[in-house]
Amino acid sequence: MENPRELFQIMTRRLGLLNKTCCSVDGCDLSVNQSHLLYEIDRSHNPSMQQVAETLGTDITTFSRQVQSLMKMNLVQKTPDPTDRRIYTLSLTPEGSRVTATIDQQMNEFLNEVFSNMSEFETETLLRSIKLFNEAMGKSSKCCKPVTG
Amino acid sequence: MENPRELFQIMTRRLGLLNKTCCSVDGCDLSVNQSHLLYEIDRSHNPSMQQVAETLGTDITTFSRQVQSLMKMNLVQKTPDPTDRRIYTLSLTPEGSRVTATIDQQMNEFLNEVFSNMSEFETETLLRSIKLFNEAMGKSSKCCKPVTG
DNA sequence: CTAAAAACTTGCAAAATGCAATTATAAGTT
DNA sequence: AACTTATAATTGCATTTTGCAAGTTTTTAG
Repeated sequence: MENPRELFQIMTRRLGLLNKTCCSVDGCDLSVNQSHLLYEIDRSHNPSMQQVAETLGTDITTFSRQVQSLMKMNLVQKTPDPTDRRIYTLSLTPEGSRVTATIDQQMNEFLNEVFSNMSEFETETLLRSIKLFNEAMGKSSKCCKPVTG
Repeated sequence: MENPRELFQIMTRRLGLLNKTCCSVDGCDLSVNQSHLLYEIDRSHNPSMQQVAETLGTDITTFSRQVQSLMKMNLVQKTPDPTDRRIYTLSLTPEGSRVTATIDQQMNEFLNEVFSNMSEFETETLLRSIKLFNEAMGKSSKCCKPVTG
Protein backbone atom coordinates (compact mmCIF):
# COMPACT_ATOMS: atom_id res chain seq x y z
CA MET A 1 0.00 0.00 0.00
CA GLU A 2 2.97 2.30 -0.48
CA ASN A 3 1.82 2.91 -4.01
CA PRO A 4 0.29 6.40 -4.29
CA ARG A 5 -2.09 5.27 -6.96
CA GLU A 6 -3.46 2.54 -4.72
CA LEU A 7 -4.21 5.02 -1.99
CA PHE A 8 -6.11 7.25 -4.38
CA GLN A 9 -7.87 4.37 -6.05
CA ILE A 10 -9.23 3.03 -2.79
CA MET A 11 -10.21 6.47 -1.62
CA THR A 12 -12.05 7.48 -4.76
CA ARG A 13 -13.82 4.16 -4.96
CA ARG A 14 -15.10 4.52 -1.44
CA LEU A 15 -16.11 8.12 -1.95
CA GLY A 16 -17.85 6.99 -5.11
CA LEU A 17 -19.81 4.37 -3.24
CA LEU A 18 -20.81 7.02 -0.77
CA ASN A 19 -22.07 9.26 -3.52
CA LYS A 20 -24.22 6.47 -4.87
CA THR A 21 -26.24 6.34 -1.70
CA CYS A 22 -26.14 9.95 -0.72
CA CYS A 23 -28.27 11.84 -3.18
CA SER A 24 -31.87 11.34 -2.23
CA VAL A 25 -33.58 14.44 -0.92
CA ASP A 26 -37.28 15.01 -0.32
CA GLY A 27 -38.26 12.10 -2.52
CA CYS A 28 -36.05 13.63 -5.22
CA ASP A 29 -33.70 10.89 -6.41
CA LEU A 30 -30.53 12.30 -7.87
CA SER A 31 -27.70 10.55 -9.66
CA VAL A 32 -24.12 11.35 -8.80
CA ASN A 33 -23.80 13.30 -12.02
CA GLN A 34 -26.82 15.39 -11.25
CA SER A 35 -25.48 16.27 -7.83
CA HIS A 36 -22.20 17.34 -9.39
CA LEU A 37 -24.11 19.51 -11.77
CA LEU A 38 -26.09 21.19 -9.00
CA TYR A 39 -22.93 21.67 -7.02
CA GLU A 40 -21.16 23.36 -9.88
CA ILE A 41 -24.04 25.65 -10.80
CA ASP A 42 -24.31 26.66 -7.18
CA ARG A 43 -20.61 27.37 -6.96
CA SER A 44 -20.21 29.46 -10.09
CA HIS A 45 -21.96 32.75 -10.59
CA ASN A 46 -24.54 32.40 -13.36
CA PRO A 47 -22.37 30.23 -15.59
CA SER A 48 -23.22 29.45 -19.20
CA MET A 49 -23.96 25.90 -20.29
CA GLN A 50 -20.60 25.61 -22.04
CA GLN A 51 -18.74 26.69 -18.95
CA VAL A 52 -20.30 24.11 -16.67
CA ALA A 53 -20.09 21.35 -19.25
CA GLU A 54 -16.41 22.01 -19.73
CA THR A 55 -15.72 22.20 -16.01
CA LEU A 56 -17.37 18.84 -15.53
CA GLY A 57 -15.75 17.34 -18.60
CA THR A 58 -19.13 16.40 -20.04
CA ASP A 59 -19.98 16.44 -23.73
CA ILE A 60 -22.13 19.50 -24.39
CA THR A 61 -24.95 17.54 -25.98
CA THR A 62 -25.16 15.18 -23.05
CA PHE A 63 -24.99 18.13 -20.74
CA SER A 64 -27.83 19.87 -22.54
CA ARG A 65 -30.05 16.89 -21.83
CA GLN A 66 -28.93 16.63 -18.23
CA VAL A 67 -29.95 20.24 -17.72
CA GLN A 68 -33.29 19.52 -19.36
CA SER A 69 -34.08 16.80 -16.88
CA LEU A 70 -33.07 18.94 -13.93
CA MET A 71 -35.35 21.65 -15.28
CA LYS A 72 -38.19 19.16 -15.42
CA MET A 73 -37.49 18.41 -11.77
CA ASN A 74 -37.67 22.12 -11.14
CA LEU A 75 -34.20 22.33 -9.66
CA VAL A 76 -32.44 24.38 -12.32
CA GLN A 77 -33.44 27.26 -14.54
CA LYS A 78 -32.05 28.68 -17.76
CA THR A 79 -32.03 32.43 -18.39
CA PRO A 80 -31.13 33.95 -21.77
CA ASP A 81 -28.13 36.23 -21.54
CA PRO A 82 -29.25 39.78 -22.37
CA THR A 83 -25.99 40.73 -24.08
CA ASP A 84 -25.64 37.56 -26.19
CA ARG A 85 -28.75 35.68 -27.00
CA ARG A 86 -26.97 32.50 -27.96
CA ILE A 87 -26.00 32.03 -24.36
CA TYR A 88 -28.12 30.62 -21.57
CA THR A 89 -27.20 31.27 -18.01
CA LEU A 90 -27.78 28.56 -15.43
CA SER A 91 -28.98 29.01 -11.89
CA LEU A 92 -30.68 27.02 -9.17
CA THR A 93 -34.35 27.43 -8.42
CA PRO A 94 -35.25 27.98 -4.75
CA GLU A 95 -36.02 24.28 -4.57
CA GLY A 96 -32.72 23.49 -6.28
CA SER A 97 -30.92 25.55 -3.66
CA ARG A 98 -32.63 23.69 -0.88
CA VAL A 99 -31.81 20.32 -2.38
CA THR A 100 -28.21 21.32 -3.02
CA ALA A 101 -27.80 22.58 0.53
CA THR A 102 -29.24 19.36 1.87
CA ILE A 103 -26.86 17.23 -0.15
CA ASP A 104 -23.99 19.38 1.04
CA GLN A 105 -25.08 18.89 4.61
CA GLN A 106 -25.49 15.14 4.19
CA MET A 107 -22.04 14.84 2.70
CA ASN A 108 -20.50 16.82 5.50
CA GLU A 109 -22.30 14.71 8.04
CA PHE A 110 -20.89 11.62 6.44
CA LEU A 111 -17.40 13.09 6.36
CA ASN A 112 -17.63 14.10 10.00
CA GLU A 113 -18.70 10.61 10.86
CA VAL A 114 -15.55 9.32 9.17
CA PHE A 115 -13.44 11.98 10.84
CA SER A 116 -14.71 10.78 14.19
CA ASN A 117 -12.42 7.80 13.64
CA MET A 118 -9.44 10.14 13.39
CA SER A 119 -7.91 12.61 15.78
CA GLU A 120 -8.60 16.30 15.35
CA PHE A 121 -5.01 16.85 14.37
CA GLU A 122 -5.14 14.14 11.74
CA THR A 123 -8.34 15.56 10.32
CA GLU A 124 -6.94 19.04 10.04
CA THR A 125 -3.80 17.72 8.45
CA LEU A 126 -5.83 15.75 5.94
CA LEU A 127 -7.93 18.74 4.95
CA ARG A 128 -4.92 21.00 4.63
CA SER A 129 -3.17 18.36 2.53
CA ILE A 130 -6.09 17.97 0.18
CA LYS A 131 -6.27 21.70 -0.26
CA LEU A 132 -2.62 21.73 -1.26
CA PHE A 133 -3.16 18.76 -3.53
CA ASN A 134 -6.04 20.49 -5.29
CA GLU A 135 -3.88 23.52 -5.84
CA ALA A 136 -1.12 21.34 -7.17
CA MET A 137 -3.53 19.67 -9.58
CA GLY A 138 -4.61 23.10 -10.73
CA LYS A 139 -1.01 23.85 -11.66
CA SER A 140 -0.60 20.58 -13.50
CA SER A 141 -0.77 20.62 -17.25
CA LYS A 142 -2.18 17.12 -17.43
CA CYS A 143 -5.21 17.59 -15.28
CA CYS A 144 -8.57 19.16 -15.13
CA LYS A 145 -8.51 20.16 -18.73
CA PRO A 146 -10.62 17.53 -20.38
CA VAL A 147 -8.13 16.86 -23.10
CA THR A 148 -9.97 15.03 -25.82
CA GLY A 149 -8.13 12.04 -27.19
CA MET B 1 -13.34 26.57 0.72
CA GLU B 2 -13.34 25.68 4.37
CA ASN B 3 -16.10 23.20 3.69
CA PRO B 4 -14.69 19.65 3.80
CA ARG B 5 -17.19 18.49 1.23
CA GLU B 6 -16.00 21.11 -1.24
CA LEU B 7 -12.42 19.97 -0.91
CA PHE B 8 -13.40 16.38 -1.61
CA GLN B 9 -15.77 17.31 -4.40
CA ILE B 10 -13.12 19.25 -6.28
CA MET B 11 -10.55 16.59 -5.72
CA THR B 12 -12.69 13.69 -6.88
CA ARG B 13 -13.89 15.61 -9.91
CA ARG B 14 -10.35 16.29 -10.99
CA LEU B 15 -9.23 12.76 -10.36
CA GLY B 16 -12.25 11.63 -12.34
CA LEU B 17 -11.25 13.81 -15.26
CA LEU B 18 -7.81 12.29 -15.08
CA ASN B 19 -9.21 8.80 -15.22
CA LYS B 20 -11.17 9.64 -18.33
CA THR B 21 -8.03 10.32 -20.28
CA CYS B 22 -5.74 7.81 -18.67
CA CYS B 23 -6.87 4.38 -19.75
CA SER B 24 -5.62 3.76 -23.23
CA VAL B 25 -2.93 1.13 -23.49
CA ASP B 26 -1.56 -0.55 -26.59
CA GLY B 27 -4.54 0.48 -28.66
CA CYS B 28 -6.72 -1.03 -25.96
CA ASP B 29 -9.25 1.61 -24.98
CA LEU B 30 -10.54 1.08 -21.46
CA SER B 31 -13.31 2.85 -19.62
CA VAL B 32 -12.81 4.00 -16.07
CA ASN B 33 -15.01 1.18 -14.87
CA GLN B 34 -12.99 -1.39 -16.72
CA SER B 35 -9.78 -0.11 -15.21
CA HIS B 36 -11.29 -0.34 -11.74
CA LEU B 37 -12.27 -3.87 -12.50
CA LEU B 38 -8.78 -4.84 -13.62
CA TYR B 39 -7.31 -3.12 -10.61
CA GLU B 40 -9.52 -5.03 -8.22
CA ILE B 41 -8.97 -8.41 -9.83
CA ASP B 42 -5.25 -7.79 -9.73
CA ARG B 43 -5.39 -6.80 -6.08
CA SER B 44 -7.44 -9.67 -4.74
CA HIS B 45 -6.31 -13.27 -4.89
CA ASN B 46 -8.51 -15.19 -7.32
CA PRO B 47 -11.74 -13.53 -6.22
CA SER B 48 -15.17 -14.77 -7.24
CA MET B 49 -17.43 -12.66 -9.42
CA GLN B 50 -19.69 -11.85 -6.47
CA GLN B 51 -16.79 -10.65 -4.40
CA VAL B 52 -15.49 -8.20 -6.96
CA ALA B 53 -18.95 -6.98 -7.89
CA GLU B 54 -19.73 -6.27 -4.28
CA THR B 55 -16.43 -4.55 -3.67
CA LEU B 56 -17.04 -2.28 -6.62
CA GLY B 57 -20.67 -1.74 -5.73
CA THR B 58 -21.78 -2.94 -9.14
CA ASP B 59 -24.95 -4.90 -9.84
CA ILE B 60 -24.01 -8.52 -10.43
CA THR B 61 -25.73 -8.74 -13.81
CA THR B 62 -23.98 -5.63 -15.05
CA PHE B 63 -20.76 -6.99 -13.67
CA SER B 64 -21.24 -10.29 -15.46
CA ARG B 65 -21.40 -8.45 -18.76
CA GLN B 66 -18.43 -6.25 -17.93
CA VAL B 67 -16.39 -9.36 -17.32
CA GLN B 68 -17.59 -10.80 -20.60
CA SER B 69 -16.31 -7.84 -22.55
CA LEU B 70 -12.96 -7.90 -20.77
CA MET B 71 -12.72 -11.58 -21.64
CA LYS B 72 -13.37 -10.75 -25.28
CA MET B 73 -10.49 -8.29 -25.05
CA ASN B 74 -8.42 -11.13 -23.64
CA LEU B 75 -7.56 -9.27 -20.44
CA VAL B 76 -9.46 -11.37 -17.92
CA GLN B 77 -10.16 -15.07 -17.52
CA LYS B 78 -12.72 -17.04 -15.58
CA THR B 79 -11.82 -20.33 -13.93
CA PRO B 80 -14.41 -22.67 -12.41
CA ASP B 81 -13.82 -23.22 -8.73
CA PRO B 82 -12.98 -26.91 -8.19
CA THR B 83 -14.73 -27.11 -4.83
CA ASP B 84 -17.93 -25.31 -5.82
CA ARG B 85 -18.90 -25.36 -9.43
CA ARG B 86 -21.31 -22.46 -9.16
CA ILE B 87 -18.38 -20.17 -8.53
CA TYR B 88 -16.06 -18.66 -11.10
CA THR B 89 -12.73 -17.31 -10.09
CA LEU B 90 -11.37 -14.25 -11.84
CA SER B 91 -7.80 -13.56 -12.82
CA LEU B 92 -5.85 -11.48 -15.26
CA THR B 93 -4.40 -12.94 -18.42
CA PRO B 94 -0.73 -12.17 -19.07
CA GLU B 95 -1.90 -9.39 -21.36
CA GLY B 96 -4.31 -8.17 -18.68
CA SER B 97 -1.43 -8.01 -16.23
CA ARG B 98 0.63 -5.99 -18.65
CA VAL B 99 -2.20 -3.56 -19.31
CA THR B 100 -2.98 -3.22 -15.62
CA ALA B 101 0.65 -2.56 -14.80
CA THR B 102 0.83 0.06 -17.51
CA ILE B 103 -2.24 1.86 -16.22
CA ASP B 104 -0.79 1.76 -12.74
CA GLN B 105 2.41 3.25 -14.01
CA GLN B 106 0.63 5.97 -15.98
CA MET B 107 -1.42 6.95 -12.96
CA ASN B 108 1.66 7.14 -10.78
CA GLU B 109 3.42 9.23 -13.36
CA PHE B 110 0.54 11.62 -13.37
CA LEU B 111 0.47 11.76 -9.58
CA ASN B 112 4.18 12.41 -9.46
CA GLU B 113 3.75 15.20 -11.92
CA VAL B 114 1.20 16.77 -9.59
CA PHE B 115 3.42 16.14 -6.59
CA SER B 116 6.18 18.06 -8.33
CA ASN B 117 4.13 21.13 -7.52
CA MET B 118 4.33 20.31 -3.81
CA SER B 119 7.22 19.94 -1.41
CA GLU B 120 8.41 16.49 -0.47
CA PHE B 121 7.14 17.02 3.04
CA GLU B 122 3.72 18.06 1.81
CA THR B 123 3.53 15.02 -0.43
CA GLU B 124 4.43 12.62 2.32
CA THR B 125 1.96 14.27 4.64
CA LEU B 126 -0.76 13.98 2.02
CA LEU B 127 -0.13 10.30 1.42
CA ARG B 128 -0.03 9.52 5.11
CA SER B 129 -3.25 11.47 5.61
CA ILE B 130 -5.05 9.62 2.86
CA LYS B 131 -3.94 6.33 4.30
CA LEU B 132 -5.43 7.33 7.64
CA PHE B 133 -8.56 8.54 5.94
CA ASN B 134 -9.01 5.26 4.11
CA GLU B 135 -8.66 3.40 7.37
CA ALA B 136 -11.19 5.71 8.97
CA MET B 137 -13.62 5.06 6.13
CA GLY B 138 -13.13 1.37 6.64
CA LYS B 139 -14.26 1.79 10.24
CA SER B 140 -17.29 3.82 9.28
CA SER B 141 -20.64 2.12 9.21
CA LYS B 142 -21.94 4.35 6.44
CA CYS B 143 -19.31 3.67 3.85
CA CYS B 144 -18.02 1.12 1.48
CA LYS B 145 -20.90 -1.18 2.03
CA PRO B 146 -23.07 -0.56 -0.98
CA VAL B 147 -26.21 -0.17 1.07
CA THR B 148 -29.11 -0.57 -1.32
CA GLY B 149 -31.84 2.00 -0.87
C1' DC C 1 -35.22 -36.67 -1.78
C1' DT C 2 -37.47 -32.55 -2.12
C1' DA C 3 -37.12 -27.54 -1.05
C1' DA C 4 -34.59 -23.51 -0.55
C1' DA C 5 -30.59 -20.91 -1.44
C1' DA C 6 -26.54 -19.31 -3.90
C1' DA C 7 -23.64 -18.02 -8.11
C1' DC C 8 -23.93 -16.74 -12.38
C1' DT C 9 -26.26 -15.65 -17.06
C1' DT C 10 -29.70 -13.85 -20.35
C1' DG C 11 -34.06 -11.09 -21.93
C1' DC C 12 -35.72 -6.87 -22.16
C1' DA C 13 -36.66 -2.20 -21.54
C1' DA C 14 -35.02 2.17 -19.79
C1' DA C 15 -31.36 5.55 -19.29
C1' DA C 16 -27.01 7.68 -20.59
C1' DT C 17 -23.70 8.83 -24.03
C1' DG C 18 -21.56 11.07 -28.16
C1' DC C 19 -21.14 12.09 -32.98
C1' DA C 20 -23.36 14.40 -36.92
C1' DA C 21 -26.47 17.64 -38.32
C1' DT C 22 -29.48 21.72 -37.33
C1' DT C 23 -31.04 26.27 -35.50
C1' DA C 24 -30.16 30.75 -33.96
C1' DT C 25 -27.25 34.48 -32.95
C1' DA C 26 -22.78 37.06 -33.19
C1' DA C 27 -18.51 38.62 -35.33
C1' DG C 28 -15.51 39.45 -39.18
C1' DT C 29 -14.70 40.57 -44.30
C1' DT C 30 -15.18 42.70 -48.50
C1' DA D 1 -25.22 45.85 -46.59
C1' DA D 2 -24.24 41.06 -47.97
C1' DC D 3 -21.70 37.05 -47.12
C1' DT D 4 -18.81 34.00 -44.68
C1' DT D 5 -17.18 32.12 -40.54
C1' DA D 6 -17.59 31.14 -35.70
C1' DT D 7 -20.05 30.18 -31.39
C1' DA D 8 -23.90 28.42 -28.13
C1' DA D 9 -27.15 25.38 -27.69
C1' DT D 10 -30.50 21.66 -29.30
C1' DT D 11 -32.17 17.44 -31.70
C1' DG D 12 -31.73 12.82 -34.42
C1' DC D 13 -29.93 8.58 -34.18
C1' DA D 14 -27.26 4.73 -33.08
C1' DT D 15 -24.42 2.62 -29.46
C1' DT D 16 -23.41 1.45 -24.86
C1' DT D 17 -24.55 0.88 -20.08
C1' DT D 18 -27.59 -0.30 -16.63
C1' DG D 19 -30.71 -3.09 -13.61
C1' DC D 20 -34.78 -5.73 -12.69
C1' DA D 21 -37.10 -10.11 -13.59
C1' DA D 22 -36.61 -14.60 -14.86
C1' DG D 23 -33.81 -18.63 -15.91
C1' DT D 24 -29.93 -22.33 -15.35
C1' DT D 25 -26.91 -24.94 -12.68
C1' DT D 26 -25.02 -26.42 -8.51
C1' DT D 27 -24.96 -26.68 -3.47
C1' DT D 28 -26.99 -26.86 1.12
C1' DA D 29 -30.80 -27.78 4.45
C1' DG D 30 -34.62 -30.27 6.34
